[in-house]
Amino acid sequence: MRRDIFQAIADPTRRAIILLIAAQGMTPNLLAEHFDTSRQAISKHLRILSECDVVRQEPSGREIYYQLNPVKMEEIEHWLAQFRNILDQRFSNLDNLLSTIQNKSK
Amino acid sequence: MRRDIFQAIADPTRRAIILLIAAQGMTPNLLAEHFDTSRQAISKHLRILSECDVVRQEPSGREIYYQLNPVKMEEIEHWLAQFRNILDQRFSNLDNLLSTIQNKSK
DNA sequence: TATATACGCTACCATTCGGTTTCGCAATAG
DNA sequence: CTATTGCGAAACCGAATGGTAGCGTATATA
Repeated sequence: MRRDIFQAIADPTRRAIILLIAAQGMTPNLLAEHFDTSRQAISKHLRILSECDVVRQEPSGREIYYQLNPVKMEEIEHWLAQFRNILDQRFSNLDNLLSTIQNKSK
Repeated sequence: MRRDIFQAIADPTRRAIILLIAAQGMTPNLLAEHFDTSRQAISKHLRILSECDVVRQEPSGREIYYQLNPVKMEEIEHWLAQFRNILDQRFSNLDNLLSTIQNKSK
């Protein structure tokens, strides 16, 4: 079973859950009110988010508040940074090539 | 069929393909050499990436070079910015709360 | 012209996904 | 104590996923 943040944010419902929980910790029932799907479906998404450690449980009586773990989101930023580095490097190589051509034409 | 960038980057092979193509446009056969999977599997990933407009085809004789469309990647950045905004807002509200408490204690 | 290569497309397969329904358990309310 | 509420877990279903194998076509090469 693949289970990383990229798989966690692949589903639009889970992305919405992340944004909602980022604003404030919420219970599954509270979350389900924001979507036109069942509480169980939301619970399943929360389980996936928990397995990815994107979200943490905080029991309070018979309710469970789900809180965001912002650290996990950095893995996305990390991959994007990798991506941007490659692009930057490519462009700087292009610059080198261009200046080489300029030098030759002199 | 769901088809957006978040679904495109959900698969680790596709993430690797994106990074490889970001560095340099490549043909399916060339790409397949970097993985221990078949050319057909890579072609399928490329089709998904094409449908998401993350990647563009550039025919050259009987070869097809796949080039990256960097613009599409900004959608990820956009969602992350949304996420960061919510977190920032939450913290500034906390600041407001704290200063309110301070004022009351005065 | 005959052959080899690069590729997309379709058919097929096992697995996973997102969802619903049902159930059982613990905590609260009456 | 009994009824209700909040929740996770399991069984099940249709659809999508990632992969393979084989076919057809266009380009390049002998």
